[in-house]
Amino acid sequence: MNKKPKIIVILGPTAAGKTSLSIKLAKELNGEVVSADSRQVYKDMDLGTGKVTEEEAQGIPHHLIDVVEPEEDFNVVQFQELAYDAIDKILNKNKLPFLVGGSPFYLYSIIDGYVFPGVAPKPELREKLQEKPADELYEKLKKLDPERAEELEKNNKRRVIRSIEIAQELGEVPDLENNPRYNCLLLGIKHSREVLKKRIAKRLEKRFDKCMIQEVKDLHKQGVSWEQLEEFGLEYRWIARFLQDKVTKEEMKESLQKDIEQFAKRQMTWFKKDDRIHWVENKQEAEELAKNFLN
RNA sequence: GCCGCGGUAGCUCACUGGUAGAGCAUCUCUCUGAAAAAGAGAAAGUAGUCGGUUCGAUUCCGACCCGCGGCA
Repeated sequence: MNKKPKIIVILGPTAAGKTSLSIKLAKELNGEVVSADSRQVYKDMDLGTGKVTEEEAQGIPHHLIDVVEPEEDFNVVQFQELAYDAIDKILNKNKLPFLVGGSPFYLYSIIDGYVFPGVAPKPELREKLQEKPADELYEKLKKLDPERAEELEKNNKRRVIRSIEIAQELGEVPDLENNPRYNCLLLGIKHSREVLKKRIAKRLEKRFDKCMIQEVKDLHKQGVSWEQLEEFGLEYRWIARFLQDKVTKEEMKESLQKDIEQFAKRQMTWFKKDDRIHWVENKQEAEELAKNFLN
């Protein structure tokens, strides 16, 4: 018998319809939403990240949206702390937490309760190591922690650097450890490839109609560099390129559509191997599963 | 009509007289403090068509078809 507090997770690829389902269920089941989205945490990035509007939210409180400035760094661990906090507060009010989003790493940090090694990123170290060739970094890691090196691909500098960062402080990279805090019901929404592509296209069109380009212009005006916008990816990356005259409007739209499709596919590679997920077709199915789970 | 250039993987283009490669796209996968990130692997072509030369042609020659540019 699982005595952990129950929460409901709604996940799926981008443009699947998670927001609308979560609001319907939350209304039905006295819930509040905790967003698990690596971009919605940033203020002033609304259209491009598909944040809920006040109207859509219908009074359902949403957490983990607008928690940092776009210029600030943010990462899973910050997310995890804030999300644990938000979830616990909701539970304390005797309400039902809904963890809703499409950032798999963020989602699973809560679902599986990843225990991170407690070594904070060191930007200067990363910058320094970034300059070095992959071979050299890999050799360095091999000396520090051969076991970890074995698990990594030499060319994946980013991972190799993080492992060096950890191993330098702890002597080695600790084994993975999970400590899930909640009993999660996983509800997934998915569509055929064709349908999803159409949904992505339609949503993009809507976002452009709503002045998404202006949003990116404003971000840059308020001090977010082109490089940062590039890093944010997808709409921010492509609109930034367009605003710098690096691509035409047509190229921007085409590439963006394609990149979002690829993103959706990457999200699905996480989800499709997780057999805890109940794939639901509609609200009724979801509601039934949720009610059974809560009883 | 003439002259030139081109026609090779879905796209853009290499190479070579001994039956073909790259980048991007596609598909699959990895993922524990950058994750809308980072990395790995796989599949894919009767080389425009038809002839000729050759032991052997995608590569050389000819004709034709198609595209682009120039000249009339």
